[in-house]
Amino acid sequence: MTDSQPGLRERTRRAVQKEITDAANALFLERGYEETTIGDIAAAVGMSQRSVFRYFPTKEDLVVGKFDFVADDMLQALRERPAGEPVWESMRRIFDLLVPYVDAPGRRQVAEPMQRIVFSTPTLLASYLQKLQLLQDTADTALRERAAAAGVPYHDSDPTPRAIVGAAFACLLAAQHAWLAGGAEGTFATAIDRAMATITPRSGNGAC
Amino acid sequence: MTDSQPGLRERTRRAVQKEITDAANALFLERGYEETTIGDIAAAVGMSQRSVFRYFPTKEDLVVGKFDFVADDMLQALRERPAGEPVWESMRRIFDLLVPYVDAPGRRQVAEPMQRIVFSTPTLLASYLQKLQLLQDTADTALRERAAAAGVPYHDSDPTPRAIVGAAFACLLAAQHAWLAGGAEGTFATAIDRAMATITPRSGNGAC
DNA sequence: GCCGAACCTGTCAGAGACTGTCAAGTTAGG
DNA sequence: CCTAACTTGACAGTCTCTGACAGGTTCGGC
Repeated sequence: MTDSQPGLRERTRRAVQKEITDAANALFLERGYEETTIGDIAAAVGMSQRSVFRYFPTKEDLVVGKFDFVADDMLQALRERPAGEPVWESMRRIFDLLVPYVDAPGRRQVAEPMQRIVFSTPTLLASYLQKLQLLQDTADTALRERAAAAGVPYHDSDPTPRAIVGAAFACLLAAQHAWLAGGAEGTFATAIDRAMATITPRSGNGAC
Repeated sequence: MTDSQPGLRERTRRAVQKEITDAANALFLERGYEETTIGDIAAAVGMSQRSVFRYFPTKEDLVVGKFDFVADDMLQALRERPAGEPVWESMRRIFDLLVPYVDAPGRRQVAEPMQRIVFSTPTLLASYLQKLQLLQDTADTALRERAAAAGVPYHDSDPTPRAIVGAAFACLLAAQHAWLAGGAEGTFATAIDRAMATITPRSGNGAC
């Protein structure tokens, strides 16, 4: 029953979602996240409080919700990477899917202040970290499956895949911080390169 | 006006705090975190809802609140590490302060199920990750100060210290996961050793 | 074009986590 | 003993989030 061609229902739904997030982000930028209530956002788009929650499960998802789509893409890309590729290289490649959402010519003026809001609002940061952690969980199992398919499975109590994945995401966060601290100069992709160059995984097809 | 010797007021406050957390944790283990309301906890210790919030800022802090004290100790320990020590070694050492809270002979039967609750409850996991992130922020600045004092300061846009600190904490989380997945067999300290052995930092007084 | 089914929406009602306020009780210290 | 500081319970209120219901709209088949 899932439409490969979006369909009108789904299309209007996306349109309304975008309308809500646009209004919400404008208010968040104007007066802050905590200071903006769902009622304010609902009034801004001319609908009831209840309907906003029909489009977004939580208030936090108004900001970090779109990340879920990218996460799915990243996970799929990870599974399609060649089995023999070093894990660190695979991680670097799937991070490239994140770049256009942050560093595109048009989005840059919007994405940067929104990133600052996420990092400076405890609730949003917690929500963002939680989503990253969920993605790490699935990446961990994906790497375990890859290793098992290659004939060298990890033991359940082997921390290796999760440690490497976690370190890669730590580098991603460090890249975001450094990029923002440097005034968003240079490419976000090179910021990731710099951060990931500071770490070397030891096992797991490591290249040392 | 802060008492170096605890003082009676502060002592009773700690006692009441412990009474609340004990009752709360018992209820959380019995019927789950989300299914337990603050009113239930207040009733269990015979006080009003309002008073519970006078002792703990949020419901989450009933579980992950004690981590704040350990975090302070870890940060102080990091500052007291010798300036020339490799960063990875320093991080490994301050993680030792965490061990007695998890792996002590008496606490083990309580700490393990509580850890499982944290990792399986989205709200608690998010709160825990947020606290870890806060600790990483301060560890990052501590390392930057250490490097500056040694005459080789990092540039603000250099992701190195945050990447290394983040990777170390990723290993800590991987160690927790692996330890729990393996049924909490063996020492938690060796679980940390195993996880941190999979990663090597490249710069920052790295030992490769 | 018509009709039943699925969908969307607003309104109401309610739970639960917090927060501010105030009056009453308890304690600390001179 | 007495005043000031601290603590508590009770009440009311905000805000996020959820369930239920009724009315209107759209979709797919005929």
